[in-house]
Amino acid sequence: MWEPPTPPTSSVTSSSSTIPHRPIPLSLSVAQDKDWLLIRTKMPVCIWPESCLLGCALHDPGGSKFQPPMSGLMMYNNEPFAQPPPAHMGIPPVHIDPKTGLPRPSMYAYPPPGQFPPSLYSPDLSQVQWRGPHYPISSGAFSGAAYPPSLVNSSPLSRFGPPGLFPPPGLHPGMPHPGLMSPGSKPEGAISAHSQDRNMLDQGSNSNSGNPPEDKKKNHIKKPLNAFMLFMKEVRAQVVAECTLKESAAINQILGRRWHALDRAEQAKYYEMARKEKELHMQLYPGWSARDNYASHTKKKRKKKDGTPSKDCSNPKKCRARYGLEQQNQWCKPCRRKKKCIRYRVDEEGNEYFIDGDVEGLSDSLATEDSAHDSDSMTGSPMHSVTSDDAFSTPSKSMCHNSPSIRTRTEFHDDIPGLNVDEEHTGDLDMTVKMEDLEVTITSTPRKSLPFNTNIPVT
DNA sequence: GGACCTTTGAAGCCG
DNA sequence: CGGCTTCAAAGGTCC
Repeated sequence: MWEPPTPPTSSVTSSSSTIPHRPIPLSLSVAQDKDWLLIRTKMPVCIWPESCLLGCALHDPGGSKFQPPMSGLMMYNNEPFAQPPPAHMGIPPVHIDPKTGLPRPSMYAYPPPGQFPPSLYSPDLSQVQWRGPHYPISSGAFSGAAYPPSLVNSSPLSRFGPPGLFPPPGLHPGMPHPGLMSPGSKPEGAISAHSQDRNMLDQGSNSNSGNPPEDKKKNHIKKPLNAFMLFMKEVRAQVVAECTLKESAAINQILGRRWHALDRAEQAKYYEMARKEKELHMQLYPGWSARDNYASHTKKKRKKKDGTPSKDCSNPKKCRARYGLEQQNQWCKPCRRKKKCIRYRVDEEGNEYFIDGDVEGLSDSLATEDSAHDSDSMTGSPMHSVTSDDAFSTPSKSMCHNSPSIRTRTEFHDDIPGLNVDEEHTGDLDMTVKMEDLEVTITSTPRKSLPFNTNIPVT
């Protein structure tokens, strides 16, 4: 049976209640790498999650895998989960009972309702109107007047989300579903999407017809959206509206956390939607395989791959190969980003060698960046991170309210005005970081005994 | 203009 | 079979 990981001990305390309501870059990721302590902020934290419009992901005790109150696992009610969650998310996928067509109960428990403010998890969800019956859920991807009624149900909850949110502007019934169109193609009026898509498929199987590259582009049949993608489509607009962010990468981080915070039943809806999507997709395109799309984007992906290696680093994932996924904290930053490994080298004679550990000039940024990351805490590695989570495996460039993203000790010093870090303390296991209106005290026990305390008195 | 970033989930690929 | 990779959406950012 799947067992939730035990989070490291940590605590965040606020000693004041008079601070103006504003998200502050308080989310600290503390990790211990080699012989020194790592600290970094990844995301601004709202200390008033209950009233914050961004209550979203910015505070996120529910979203974080490392919040002590969660007893190691986000729980949203007392009902047990029946299925283990996807390894990466800690929330089980909702498995649909093939007999009943309904989601099976889960064996994992959510916290009792009210344990955390609703806004903490997903303030918007209460506002998201699931109008009309939820089941059967339409596969909005293929809904529309042009589709055979047998293939399209009339539920208002479509791939485009609830009425009012979807379909998106410019899309009307009868239009081909954008998700099924090639990236470059645009809807061409009320053409039968079904027949058009069928043509696309047929043409796709006949690569000799017409201009091959253009046909390939036109014939591209996209994958059916999974549950999370459907969720994103629906909630994205709301998150964007609530948050000043516009960068999708950051938005998606929030969405990822909201997905985690989503009620089990709510997630079930999306899993069901995704299942319907897939079923309908299979009906519409019996011969289609995800493999087809692999080929259509080969050029793009190859370019990615080819661009990575160079003479002195033919393998872009040397750290991956050397350390494996279990020790991603050991990877250099480029490897973590699937880019050129900077530790793996080939000398002039062609001899391969690997710089294990810090590279001159890179030690701070690399080691710190790497070690502050996620999976270790989940996998039992010595590394610990207070906010360690997959959602922040790499810092986003733009976070809400312009919070600094502290990536390295050096950057930590440089990026935050008023921040004072005793350099010598960074080599110790205790440190105090002082900001203009914030004092962060971080304590840690030695590496091999890892209860971790993070006290953040806000002054 | 295209790749990247970022998220989760599904599916293909590969050893 | 497990681990890894790719792709799906989105739009700002970067080169």
